[in-house]
Amino acid sequence: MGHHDIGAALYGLATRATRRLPRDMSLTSAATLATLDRTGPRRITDLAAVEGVTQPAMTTLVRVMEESGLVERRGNASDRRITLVCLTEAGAAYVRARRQAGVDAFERLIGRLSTDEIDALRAALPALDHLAELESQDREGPKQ
Amino acid sequence: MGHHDIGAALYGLATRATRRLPRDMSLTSAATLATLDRTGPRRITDLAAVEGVTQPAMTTLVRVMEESGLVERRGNASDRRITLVCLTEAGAAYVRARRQAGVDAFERLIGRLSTDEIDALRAALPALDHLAELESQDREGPKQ
DNA sequence: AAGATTTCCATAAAGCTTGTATATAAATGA
DNA sequence: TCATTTATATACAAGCTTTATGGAAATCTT
Repeated sequence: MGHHDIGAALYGLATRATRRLPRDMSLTSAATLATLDRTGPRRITDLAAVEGVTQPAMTTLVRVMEESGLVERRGNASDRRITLVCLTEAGAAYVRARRQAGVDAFERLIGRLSTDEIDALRAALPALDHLAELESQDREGPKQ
Repeated sequence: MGHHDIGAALYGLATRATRRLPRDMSLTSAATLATLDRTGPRRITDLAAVEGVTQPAMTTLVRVMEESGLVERRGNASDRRITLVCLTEAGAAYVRARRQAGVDAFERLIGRLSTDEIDALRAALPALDHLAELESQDREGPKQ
């Protein structure tokens, strides 16, 4: 308790940043590609749970991304019910490009801050990374 | 240039945070309500430009939010083409509740950081607020 | 001041995304 | 073997957004 001001600042920044993201793909699709990039091939049901959508929604989404050449499906010999979803090279390239665009946008804003402000942000870098890690854990941990 | 690490941390945090937002309303609707709360009544076309959607999309969205009692339409005596969209008390309450939930989620994560990390974040608070302000300016300035 | 142009909003039709309900195939357990 | 559970797919409906277009009001031009 008592970190309301910091929480408010981060929430405001995050919600505003969201509205600048490219609209060429749903946020769920982009997040799914990023998850595949970070953690490797996953099952459909797994991905649905991590991204917080239903399994049919993820099935449709994977089908569209497969048709776009961003992911591939692979069967599983030991359990033939399973479809493993794998990022293709094109998919990995898309993830990199989208991430780069988002990071660049932030960099441009940071460049307009004062030196002191930038120093303060840099000093807070471990905290920001730790927060991101905690976010991920909360979402990917409570599965399986 | 050269603030890539900070930009990457903020981008990662923002994209992850986005996936935790309530799904009871579209991100565009929620952002529109927040904009009305921050800046007061606005025209439809104005809102569409600020939120980065087309005017017909905003018209539909405003109609739905009006039916839900979150906003009101008001005519304009001096220019009868214009529809001013105003937040109702219920709309303002929704904005507050949604914001509170988002801030609380961040607060819980912050509570799991070390004392040093929290101190660093607090020292970076002016920078974070300034960044949020710059984001808003970029989106609301290039209109009119 | 009339007519043309522009501005502002609404409507219509279509596409994409997501959800609920359900079906099918494979694995597991009795 | 048969029942149950698990993993994915399909069908259908609902919501959001886009493009194209229409109508009303304001502004500009002469």
